[in-house]
Amino acid sequence: MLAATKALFAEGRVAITVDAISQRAGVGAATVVRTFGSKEALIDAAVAELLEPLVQRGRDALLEPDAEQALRGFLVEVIAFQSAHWIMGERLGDMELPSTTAQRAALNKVGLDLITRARDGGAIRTDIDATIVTVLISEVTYAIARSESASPALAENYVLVIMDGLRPQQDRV
Amino acid sequence: MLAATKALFAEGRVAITVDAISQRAGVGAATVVRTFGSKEALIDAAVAELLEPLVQRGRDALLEPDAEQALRGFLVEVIAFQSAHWIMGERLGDMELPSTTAQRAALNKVGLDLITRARDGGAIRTDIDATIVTVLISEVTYAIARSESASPALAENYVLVIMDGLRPQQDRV
Amino acid sequence: MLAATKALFAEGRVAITVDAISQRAGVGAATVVRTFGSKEALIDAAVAELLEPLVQRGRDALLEPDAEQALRGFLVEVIAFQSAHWIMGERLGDMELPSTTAQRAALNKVGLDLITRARDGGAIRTDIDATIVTVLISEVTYAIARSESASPALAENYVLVIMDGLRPQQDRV
Amino acid sequence: MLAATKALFAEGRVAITVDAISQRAGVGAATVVRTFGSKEALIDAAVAELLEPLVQRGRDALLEPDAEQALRGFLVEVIAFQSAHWIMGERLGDMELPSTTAQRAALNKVGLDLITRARDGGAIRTDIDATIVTVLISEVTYAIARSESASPALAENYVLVIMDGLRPQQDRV
DNA sequence: AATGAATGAGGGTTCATTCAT
DNA sequence: GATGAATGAACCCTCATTCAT
Repeated sequence: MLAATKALFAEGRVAITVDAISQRAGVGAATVVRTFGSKEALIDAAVAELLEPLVQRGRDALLEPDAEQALRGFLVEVIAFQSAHWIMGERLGDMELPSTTAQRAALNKVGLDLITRARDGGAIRTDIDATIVTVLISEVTYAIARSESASPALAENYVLVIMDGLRPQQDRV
Repeated sequence: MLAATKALFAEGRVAITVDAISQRAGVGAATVVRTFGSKEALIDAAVAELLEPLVQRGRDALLEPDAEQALRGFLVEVIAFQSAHWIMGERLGDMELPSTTAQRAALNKVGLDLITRARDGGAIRTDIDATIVTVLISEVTYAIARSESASPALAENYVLVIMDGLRPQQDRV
Repeated sequence: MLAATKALFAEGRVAITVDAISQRAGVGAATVVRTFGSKEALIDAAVAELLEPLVQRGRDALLEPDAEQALRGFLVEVIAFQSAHWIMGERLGDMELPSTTAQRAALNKVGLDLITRARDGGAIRTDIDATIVTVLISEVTYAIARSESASPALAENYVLVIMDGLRPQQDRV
Repeated sequence: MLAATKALFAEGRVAITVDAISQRAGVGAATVVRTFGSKEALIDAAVAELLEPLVQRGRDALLEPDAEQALRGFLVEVIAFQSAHWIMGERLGDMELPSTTAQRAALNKVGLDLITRARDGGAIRTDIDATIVTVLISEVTYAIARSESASPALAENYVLVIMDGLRPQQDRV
């Protein structure tokens, strides 16, 4: 049921209706609403669950010794996730999703921590606001998934550019 | 009518309904459908018109002498546009939009041309696929607009990072 | 449409659904909602329209010379109405009906005016609160309609008792 | 369970659902339906139980020496009951309630007996049909409970008027 | 015997589209 | 040619009832 919803998101299904979810889950439509109280609550729970391992991944990255490498790996992970779930960005516009919002905040926080740590370690330039990470970890890669030439390599190239751009400028000639 | 639709997108209105458009345009709802054949056709035309000046901006940039500066300016422009029209990314998911698709292709092409010219001029690294520009000029900045700390400075910082990341690596120590 | 709703009330139909109304009115169900904004608004308008002639009847009664006779005639009218529309009392419980509420207030007011005038003229006892009329003109006759022995005569007998009971006690031996 | 249903009626709860009843009774929702066969059967049993003491009260009144006083006391009791359970009148419309119907008949009968006895004793006028009592003891006081100026005094005033109206006309000047 | 979980039928509402005027 | 009015399809949601546990 939560799994069904997550699957629909992962498959990029555009019509995330209660009927679609219930049919996928093999249950009645009313069960979905009754179990979670409303469609919004179900979506909220499903998306929050989807984001959870990503947040965990970020926290694990904070424990890795190489701060720059940790940040890079995290960004690749985030982008891969976004590529696989870009439909989310299209269907969550006008919903109230407290759990998802909280999870997003957690994701932003761990991203900030990662970039801050990398900056403190001298791997990241200090002349730009660290909140740039908000952009980097959010729906940033929407286009990657939609692009006709979408590929994992593209995502990795993107991170490569980002990381090189984030390096301190005194590294340059 | 097209202007009304564009205005609704620019204002970030969530409910882009035929009624909302017709009311804004000061015409009957039926006129909208009859004139364009369907809501999709209207949206298609409006979005294509919205993208058109952006494509033109890219073509102008191709005529500027400094290739790197031209690319940078173009990216800033694109991001500013996306920030102002992020709602588009949320409401166009399941529609068939041929004109928009064509305009997007044109935007991608001019972006590719810009990055290729900058690369040929030695301002851009050659070790990554130029199609990365697809990512850079597309819905990349969705998060900038939605971010609580959204600001023009954030967008410019993003471009700064991108551009620095795009520089040839031999520039580095 | 309003007429259809009023007809359903008059017929004592228990299921006052949008579908029933629309079918009765010979229009689509969506038309009902669109025209009035919501089912509640339609019910509100219909009930208010139903009460309106009753209020007017009361105002006319205020102009009649014989105050006691005027009150008596009004009560009979009210009871006849209630008998014919008792279903209203069952289906309006949890709705917000501003127009209906206003109309009910007007009905109470004109009832109060009638009883006050009759009292000032000496036809009605002064030892009881005039607000008793609220009871007399409201859903008072619900039972008359439901009673197996329901008849117009029963209603008139009821008014007879009420009016005699309302007479000043000094009339008695 | 029956007590829970009665409590909900007494509290004027608008949503008399099976879930509400079962939760109040501390049992599963399925138990309610299985025990009574259907929601209707439960409501029927509960309402019949609610009416039972009222019928008993009427039978006791038949044993009181003063017929007029007995009728008056009974009417007050009935009205107090109706005031406390007016919600019943709104939620029982389309149900088949055999026990309740029987209990209502019993209530009508005892009411008729009371008024007949009072009439035979000369305390009540003979020029009107005794079935008027059906009106007097039924949902007559729905409005009392709903009226903004609802008060026990209002109910008592109502009975006062009724009883005075019921007196033989030869008592009058 | 009791129940949590499931559900089908039915409710009100929205909206892109059609059509008579 | 333009439109207000109408509508069917689809949506989310409620609730009395059923059934495997």
